[in-house]
Amino acid sequence: MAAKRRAQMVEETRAKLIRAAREAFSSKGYSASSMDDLTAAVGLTRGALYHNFGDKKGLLQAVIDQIDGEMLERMRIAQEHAANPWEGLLQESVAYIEMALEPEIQRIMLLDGPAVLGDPSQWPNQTACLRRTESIVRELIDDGTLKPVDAEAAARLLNGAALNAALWIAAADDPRAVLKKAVDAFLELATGLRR
Amino acid sequence: MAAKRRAQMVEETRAKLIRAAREAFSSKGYSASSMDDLTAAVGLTRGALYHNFGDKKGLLQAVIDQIDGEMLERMRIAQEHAANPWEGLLQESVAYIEMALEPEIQRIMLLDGPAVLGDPSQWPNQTACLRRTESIVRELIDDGTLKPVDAEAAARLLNGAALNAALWIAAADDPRAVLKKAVDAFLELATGLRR
DNA sequence: GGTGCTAAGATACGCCTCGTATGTAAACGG
DNA sequence: CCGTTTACATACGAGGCGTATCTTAGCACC
Repeated sequence: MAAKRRAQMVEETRAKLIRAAREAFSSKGYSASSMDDLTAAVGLTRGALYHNFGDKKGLLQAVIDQIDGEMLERMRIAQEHAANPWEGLLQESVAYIEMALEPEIQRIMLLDGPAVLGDPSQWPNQTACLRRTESIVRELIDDGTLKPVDAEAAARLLNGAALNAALWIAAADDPRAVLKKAVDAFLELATGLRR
Repeated sequence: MAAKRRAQMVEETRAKLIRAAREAFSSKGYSASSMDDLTAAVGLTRGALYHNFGDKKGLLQAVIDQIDGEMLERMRIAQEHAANPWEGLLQESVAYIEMALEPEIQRIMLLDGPAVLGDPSQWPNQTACLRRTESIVRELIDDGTLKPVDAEAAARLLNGAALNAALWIAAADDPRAVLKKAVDAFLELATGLRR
């Protein structure tokens, strides 16, 4: 029972630390999170942390990678449920807005992440999110649905608009009402790309 | 000569500290900037800082207020030089993109600011920037140029798209080429709001 | 099965930074 | 001219990060 495989033990401690970090980073923010407290919360010390992740930034990076994977998956699902590619693009953006409403994603992915690790477009997975959108845009340009704009530029702008909408909504008194306004305006705006 | 008025002396030290902070924050980032070094660089100590700004965040807030004022002014100028309100709206957004290319604005206003002080829409001046855009949008809706969308939502989305475009451009290998792509796509996207 | 080796994690240390509490000297008001 | 307030400096304590060292437990190989 106590005789677990080594690799498995390591994976467990890494998972424990990442879980604790998600909790601490999203509630207190990155810089206010003490690594001493964080590790102690799961029965470890900073030794384990520095051994596994190198430094505090390394832990944040690991957390971001994990959340990024989850976001990508949710966007994929949203797009798959749409009737056609154009709807898929819109649904994906709406999903993005909704995710950005969650405090954890907002704090870690949208606020602390970029500030600590630099521009988000450098992150491999964030790029993956974007590449999804971009490839759909390209597809829609090819089949004549969209104007022949630069696909990457269009994807960036759409994501940017969605992201800012999300930050706005999250800070609003009545998120529901604001969400509706934002989505409505977003759908209108997006038609600017249609041929 | 040395007999200056007190208020003037205070204004000078505040200006010195803000100038040093703009330099330090934009080059090293907020958290990596030591208040000891920063104050020593202009011949003061942390005493002056904590007396004038309360704490490190207070200094950042002062820096942000100053930069915000400059940004607002530049957007105002860009919009005034346009032939008509619709062009004014576009020019203002382009000016925003161009400003966001500057490392100082990017680092302080777009990365560290939101992370340290919270959502930008809480900042009084950032709201002022937005209010400008919003009032123009409202005007254009009233005169029938734009679709009857929610003015604030539209303003947010436009600013968000512009902001993300700027971050993209800044990280690009060939900023000039990318700037052109982004502006082109932005102008197309914005037409989605036209009636 | 025993043994040398490697790696995971704990413990201990020093450095830096922030915020505050206290001190001091100069400017203001009467 | 003098008490008071204000602006800033100095001194102090508390964390927090990163690293260097130490211990223990698993693994490979004989």
